[in-house]
Amino acid sequence: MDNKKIERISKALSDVSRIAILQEFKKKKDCLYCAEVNDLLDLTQPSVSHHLKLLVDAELLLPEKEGRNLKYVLNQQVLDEYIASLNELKD
Amino acid sequence: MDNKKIERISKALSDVSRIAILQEFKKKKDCLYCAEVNDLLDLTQPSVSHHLKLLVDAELLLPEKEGRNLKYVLNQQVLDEYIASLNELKD
DNA sequence: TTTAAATATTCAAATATTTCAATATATTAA
DNA sequence: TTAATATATTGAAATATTTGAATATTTAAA
Repeated sequence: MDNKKIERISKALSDVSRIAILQEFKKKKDCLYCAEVNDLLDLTQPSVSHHLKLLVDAELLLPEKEGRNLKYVLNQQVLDEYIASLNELKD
Repeated sequence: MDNKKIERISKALSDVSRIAILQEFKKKKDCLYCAEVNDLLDLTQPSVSHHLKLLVDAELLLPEKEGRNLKYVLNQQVLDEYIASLNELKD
């Protein structure tokens, strides 16, 4: 993973709202709906949409359209690659 | 590790200059001098000082005064704790 | 086809980050 | 003690991020 990608993922992870979104996947198993994220955070819908966009742009979340709803799944592969890059920092 | 700490470390990691600093530890073994970081980056000394401060504030780097020089070591424990927090995101 | 619901976009304001010039501080050398 | 070296701080400009109000788009329901 190149440094620009590490930077982008780190930026995606550097906000407590976005961290909370990612943590919600542990509770909700496999997938999370956009509407659930709106309920989870104490922010307006456009703000939540913005945060989700950053997570999708970083490829930490994979969006799946389901009618007029939007479902997200955690991209474990990208998360693993990011973690592997961090592990490489340790001699 | 609480979410504010995860946020702080993520922020510290979300800049290519700071990522480059951390990666330099692999080459330079165990420690890195402040002056070496100034040479490494194409930035002025105050900018480098600022980046190093963010890494120290996030506790990713531990500073050690050596006369009028400053030596940094990588805090592997904090890095491990951060990685462990990220691993927890995966179900 | 009109209406309602879910999500995205645009714009602007508030705040944060990055960078550098200038300067300050701390420590060693002369 | 004075001068030089290493690092930190301050202040300001440029840029980026966060947030919400207003509005647009997309899709399903009536």
